[in-house]
Formats: sequence, structure tokens, C-alpha cells
Amino acid sequence: MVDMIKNWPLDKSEVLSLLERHDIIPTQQRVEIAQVLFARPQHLAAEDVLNLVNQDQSVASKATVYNTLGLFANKGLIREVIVDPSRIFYDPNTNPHHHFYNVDTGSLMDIKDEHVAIANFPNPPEGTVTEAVDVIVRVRNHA
Amino acid sequence: MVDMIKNWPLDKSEVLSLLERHDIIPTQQRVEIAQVLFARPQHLAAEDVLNLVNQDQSVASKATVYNTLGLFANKGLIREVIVDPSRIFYDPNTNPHHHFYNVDTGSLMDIKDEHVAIANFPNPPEGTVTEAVDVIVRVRNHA
DNA sequence: CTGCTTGCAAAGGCTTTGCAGAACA
DNA sequence: TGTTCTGCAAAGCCTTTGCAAGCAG
Repeated sequence: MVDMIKNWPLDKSEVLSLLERHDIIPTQQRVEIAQVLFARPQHLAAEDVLNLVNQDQSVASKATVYNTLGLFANKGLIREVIVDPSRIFYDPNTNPHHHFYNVDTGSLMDIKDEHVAIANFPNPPEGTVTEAVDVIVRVRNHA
Repeated sequence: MVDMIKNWPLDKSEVLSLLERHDIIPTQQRVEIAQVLFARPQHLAAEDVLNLVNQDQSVASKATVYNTLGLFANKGLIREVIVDPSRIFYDPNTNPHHHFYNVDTGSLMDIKDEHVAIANFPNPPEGTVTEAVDVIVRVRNHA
């Protein structure tokens, strides 16, 4: 299922349609969480989502946030970015692209896919198929 | 500090010299742990190292294994590979190269650096310098 | 002696899970 | 009414840390 380019922020009806297209029953919590994620292109940890979704009023519990993020990632609605063993980042942009990761600040920045050309690519190991290619450029603050 | 191509397994004197060149005081535990790591090109989690180093007789505690792996990575003796939020893999090969990660089995395989050409590379964010470029090709078992 | 290392056990941080109550079709 | 979802609290996992004892130069 290929999504068109997204425009941010996604309004409620766009979120509903997005959930529907990914076979996710739209509950109140899921819609609120999706609206937080799709407010803008960004990289949020579970705890960030938990805080943002509950900042005005209590909307979703910790368990629900974790379960929902896992569900969204599973259904391909968002992408997990694994760069730091201590937490997973969730990226609402599922188009192919890569990341700068600042190891000093813990922040992520996008790298456009066009900027990375991979040549002479080796075949995946026997019996496997490629699922994703992640390029992570680790940077640190200049001395 | 650039190492020459390594030949496996490294014997004890090679391990001692390797530790020395990386400003690591060679204690018995560190030498044993290094010998496990440099037995062959491989990707071990902390728990694997703990088991391997203690399989004949008790050599190092869990705390020491974790601290030592962190020390080795810090000193550039080995490389941390972050592909799975649940555990860090340690790679004795510090030459530039990349990885296939089988999400079904949790196993890592090397990709030679020459196989990956990165073109039009964007500059790192203002005020930062590049520390490493990790390319991870996630694969899954063919249906 | 003196500083560094080790190891036990406890603490930590993030994530998952069990299970009862709530929600919704 | 039946299935699915939510949320609290507890459990799990990997990793780090505090601190006393051990070791080496």
C-alpha cells in the first residue's frame, strides 16, 4: 500500500482515512495518537507521544500508547527508527529516506533518499528478501 | 588509530598488543573477553560473550563483561552494531563495512564496504561532524 | 601503599503483558 | 451479546551503578 506525499498536519478526516486504509479500527485513542504523530514530520519516542497526547487532558495510558505505536508500525502506518538502544523513534514519514543521528543530543534529521545512491548492491542472503534499507549517519557536535 | 587487516583467531600476544595500542590495561578478564571477541569475525551480544567466556570456568562476571564491552567500544577496539532495540551486537571488525540483519532470526551478516557507494552525500548538520555511516539492510525469510 | 578493577546485588529505563472493566458493533 | 480495546499495575529484559573487596605495580 503506497501512500501519496503527505501534507502536514493531517486533519481528523485524513487520519481516519489513513487508519482505514491500513486496516486499523479507528478508536478515539488511536485517532488522537495518530494526530500527534502526523502533526508534522518528526521523530518521536514513545514517551514523547505519551506526553503530547495527554498534555491537555488524559487521553491514553502508557500501555495503550506503546501498543498503538507497535500496531501502527506493524501495519506500515509509521516507521520505527532504531538508532539508540535506549529507545525507539517513530517516524510518520514512510517514504524511503535516511537519517542523521546526533549522538550528543539524541536528535534525528532526515536525509532525502535521492542523496544516497547505493551501487553494486549485493544480493540478500539465500532464502531472504529485503524489507528495508536503513542508512544512519552518526554525527557528533563539533569540538 | 588504524588497524591492519586482522587474521583470525588472534592469539594471546596479538590480543595483548591490540589492547596496548588502544590504551587499555590488559587484565586477565579483558584478555579473555578480547580473545572470545577476536576468535573469528562474528557478531555477539553481551550475553553471548558472558556465556562463551565462562563456558569452561568462571572468568568474568556479568558486570565486568558489560563494562568491558563498553570500554572496548569506547576505545575503538570493537564496534557496536545497533539494529535491534533489545540488544547491542559487538563486532570485532572495525573496518568500514555494513550489515544485513535478518529480522526473523536476529542474525547479522557483513556487507563489504566496496559494495555500497554513497553519492551526492549531504553535509552533516551545522556544527556537527560525521562519526560513522551505518547501512543496515533488513531482510526477512522468504515466505 | 595507592589506584584501578572486579563482582554482587540492587537499581534503572524502556517496553510488554495479564487481566478486569469499558467500549462499540 | 460478543469481540475488541483500554488501562493499571506488575513483570521482563537488558544494561548500568554503588560500593566493598581484590589485585597489581
